[in-house]
Amino acid sequence: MRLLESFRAFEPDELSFVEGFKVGELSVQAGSSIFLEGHNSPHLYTVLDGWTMRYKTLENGKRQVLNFPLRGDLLGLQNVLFDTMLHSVEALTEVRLCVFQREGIWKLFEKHAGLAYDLTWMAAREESILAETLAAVGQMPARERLAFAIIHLFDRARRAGMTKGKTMLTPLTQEHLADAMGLSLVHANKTLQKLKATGWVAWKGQEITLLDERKLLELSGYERPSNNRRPFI
Amino acid sequence: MRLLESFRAFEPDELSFVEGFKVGELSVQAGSSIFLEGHNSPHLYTVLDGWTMRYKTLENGKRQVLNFPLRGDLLGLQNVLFDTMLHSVEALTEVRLCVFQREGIWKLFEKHAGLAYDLTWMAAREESILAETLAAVGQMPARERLAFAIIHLFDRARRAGMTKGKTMLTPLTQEHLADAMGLSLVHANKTLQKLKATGWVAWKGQEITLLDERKLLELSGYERPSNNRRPFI
DNA sequence: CGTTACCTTGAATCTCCTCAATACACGTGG
DNA sequence: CCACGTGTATTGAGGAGATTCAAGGTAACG
Repeated sequence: MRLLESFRAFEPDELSFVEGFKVGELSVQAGSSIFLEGHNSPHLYTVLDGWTMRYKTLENGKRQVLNFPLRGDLLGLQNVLFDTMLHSVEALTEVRLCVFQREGIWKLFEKHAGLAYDLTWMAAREESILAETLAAVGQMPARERLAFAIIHLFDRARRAGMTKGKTMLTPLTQEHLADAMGLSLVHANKTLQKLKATGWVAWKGQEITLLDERKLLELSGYERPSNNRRPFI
Repeated sequence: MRLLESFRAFEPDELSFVEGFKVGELSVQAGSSIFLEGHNSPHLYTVLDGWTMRYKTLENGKRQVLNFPLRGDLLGLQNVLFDTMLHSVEALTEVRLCVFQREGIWKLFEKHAGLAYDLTWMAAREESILAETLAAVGQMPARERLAFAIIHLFDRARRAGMTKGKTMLTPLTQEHLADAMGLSLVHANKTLQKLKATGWVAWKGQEITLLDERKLLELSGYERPSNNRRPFI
């Protein structure tokens, strides 16, 4: 229930600080916005539960999905650092958020180096994930891209404890996937069908099943990152 | 000559810390590697002078250029935070680097909240730049993508004081641009010619000139970010 | 039942890619 | 000084991959 809790145990003083930093909890309906590109908000959130989507809207009307933050992920750091969100965030399911006051960030840096380090670590991790996605979108054909997206998604969901064996439940539509991987909806659909035909992955309704994870990994060129937090000191 | 100097004036104690943190300077030849994907190094750098390129190599042999760090940019943060570089960095010209000891980062977080904040800010900025690039690569056609790349490049060079009026010198080849924007070399070439034919931009040899920056901006959908650092209270 | 959201399909088209060759500039060694 | 190699830019041709348009189909929901 606490900032970054998923990465390491807190020191007692950190724990009490985080509890003070925390303003409360917020429940957001599926489909509503959490942040809007170009705007700002007095808050910083972490996801406690549910599916969210970070995306940018372009002038030509298209949409690029950046990723799908899950439990433990930070939302709105740009808010704090830049005073403006450079992308939007939307709830894809009902989402529970842990709310922090953005002003608290100063004290966090001044008094809790360990937490500040965690924050930097998370920002850098986001960057590296985007880099990987960019490489996939820029350099891989549709089949590989979609395999990458599915594997990546599943991996993150697994870390968040949202999978059961080889299957997971998601609110994602093919359009979400297409917008995330820079494909048109139609082409994503046709390519997904071919992927399903290999028997390596099944996607029916809300349920995605990895029938042959190894093959998918191979296809996607995805190397599972060791996302375990490196302890401070 | 100092970490982040381009963003704000240092406090006296910060200045002395940074000078202690600094190990020395390093000159790297054009064409040589500064970091190699999958490896690590005891150092963290900032670019003092010259052109560099961050890139990932894929299994299919293709290369995705992430960006072209210039003076003031940080290299190797992943080194410190993840113990491994997830991308490579190469010198495109002779490059002068300011070298820091990665262990010093702990003390930085513990003793110099302002500098820690700067570090986080830089990591978050990298993330937002990648997000913008991803949106361009994922959702824009070739002409717009290249316009975006050129404008973006010019803008960063200008901030680094590497432009003269409407022109800049770069060591970049069309292949670099192509790999950065997810295009084949041939297609990038043909599209660049069309761009040049508009008269909005000229690129001859090492020299890029923005003849009509406004038109290019329009075409690329690029909004010049206010990259001025927000002071740490 | 009708509406809505999502998935699926087919057809026509175009963007973009690969292959393959050529051109050009530059530096090097003979 | 010239031949040659190397790296970069340019061209043309042909084809694969992706897009758009336009319809249906299906399941869920009120």
